[in-house]
Amino acid sequence: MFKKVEQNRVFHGVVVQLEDAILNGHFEPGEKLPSERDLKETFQVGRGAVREALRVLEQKGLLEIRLGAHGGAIVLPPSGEPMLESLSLLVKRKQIPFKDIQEFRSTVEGRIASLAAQRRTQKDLVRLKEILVKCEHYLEKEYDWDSFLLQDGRFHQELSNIARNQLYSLIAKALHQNIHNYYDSRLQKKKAILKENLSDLHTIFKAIENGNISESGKSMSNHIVRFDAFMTHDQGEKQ
Amino acid sequence: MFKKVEQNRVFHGVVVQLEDAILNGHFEPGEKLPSERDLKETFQVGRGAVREALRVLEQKGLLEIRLGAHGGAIVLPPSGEPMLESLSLLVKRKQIPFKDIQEFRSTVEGRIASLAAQRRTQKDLVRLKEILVKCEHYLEKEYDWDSFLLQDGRFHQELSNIARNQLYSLIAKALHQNIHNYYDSRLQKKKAILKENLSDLHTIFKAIENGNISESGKSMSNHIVRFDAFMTHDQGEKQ
DNA sequence: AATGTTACAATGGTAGTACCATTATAACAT
DNA sequence: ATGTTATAATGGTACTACCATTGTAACATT
Repeated sequence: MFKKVEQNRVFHGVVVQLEDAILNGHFEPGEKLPSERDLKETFQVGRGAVREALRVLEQKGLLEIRLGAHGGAIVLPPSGEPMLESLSLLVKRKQIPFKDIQEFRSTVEGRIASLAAQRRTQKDLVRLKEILVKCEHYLEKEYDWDSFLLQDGRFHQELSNIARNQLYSLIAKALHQNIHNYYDSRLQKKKAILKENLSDLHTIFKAIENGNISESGKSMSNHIVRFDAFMTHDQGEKQ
Repeated sequence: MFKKVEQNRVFHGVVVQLEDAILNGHFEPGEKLPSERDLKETFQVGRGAVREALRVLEQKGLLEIRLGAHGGAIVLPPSGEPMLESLSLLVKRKQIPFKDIQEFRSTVEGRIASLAAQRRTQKDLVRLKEILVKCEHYLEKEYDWDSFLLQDGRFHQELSNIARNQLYSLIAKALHQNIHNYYDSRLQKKKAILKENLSDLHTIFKAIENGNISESGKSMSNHIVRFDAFMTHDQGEKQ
């Protein structure tokens, strides 16, 4: 019925005005806002208020503040970083069980694979294949766990690009980063795991190549579930 | 190879320490941090630095700052609000096309419906049915567009609870709120739309009641696609 | 000419002070 | 029992002064 009465906080007014200006394109990414001392004059407020406002906008991921002579508040291009950070924070506060993330991720990655099977071009397939070859390299020729996982990550990322949906890309990236925080501590670095992993990727690649939508989705989410299982079984069922 | 050199900013140190303290449970939700003047003494910094730190933590959704005699920085319980806000910001910056959100949402809601069909109890079904009855009421007995949509929203929310996955609930809520921003301006408030909507909900409910996993998922994502179509067709294809 | 050094100025970072605004509490008045 | 007022604690704001960082340009060195 009623709206919450806004507490008068000068810096908040500054935040809103600057945010609007950025959102309306008065400041493009890369551009610099006026100096704190100028803004203070413009808004007729204390410098502290300006600084608190800049701090908020910085935290929102709209600005980066640089020091020195030609420093100042520079508008950042849009990024998924803030979303990612707030998700991480929720996980850290144990608000979201690990298994919930796994379940969600397997669906999202599965759907990405399906969309990729639907929308891939020949060029896409070439790029994917290149990544697969590198995976093979780091498994067979020059065994390196971390390099393999790096390529594995690129495979997933490339897939989300092929799916042509930026929200999927963003969310997948956030989830992937979150999961990776657990890899080091919870995963035994056995070659057999990577071998199975690579075999999965091949299966997924073929399904995508053939444009088999349901098969690619299914094989991907199975892949995620199976790989995650290596973790949870290793160190127990906390959370 | 190298890590980014941290710029010395006193307030950042304060942020990290306070954040750690909260994350480690030294301050529970509802508890109050020491006053700005106390923190200033504790950390041996200026009051400005303390305030900037509190502003950041406030923006992160960890604190709420109250005015007055027994005011101060109060630790908030974990919430999805920050995630939701950063998603909204991305959309506002036109980084994410509207159709991407629709596509993503139909998948997520579909999956929620599937999980709900899998995990629903008798009590869950009763609560769902109650909401359906209210929807019917606001359509047939006391026609009210807004009240109907409110119940519709509750139906979806209840479904995400039944799915027993907090991440799904969170994401679905964020998406729903984002979509709703468009409803008012892009949707013709025709009774026929709600009628079709209610019919969909009945179909979904039955599938869930029967524990038909694939059918409930499919009918839900179809429902989302169809309902969203009313919007995009009304006012054009601008994202 | 190329390179290193220094001085300068613009800008953010920090501290401190003083005062205002808000609000819970308690004392007091009706 | 209710309303009013004084008080004190706390956040909000402004202002000042100074420090720290850094790009630029002038200068010095080789």
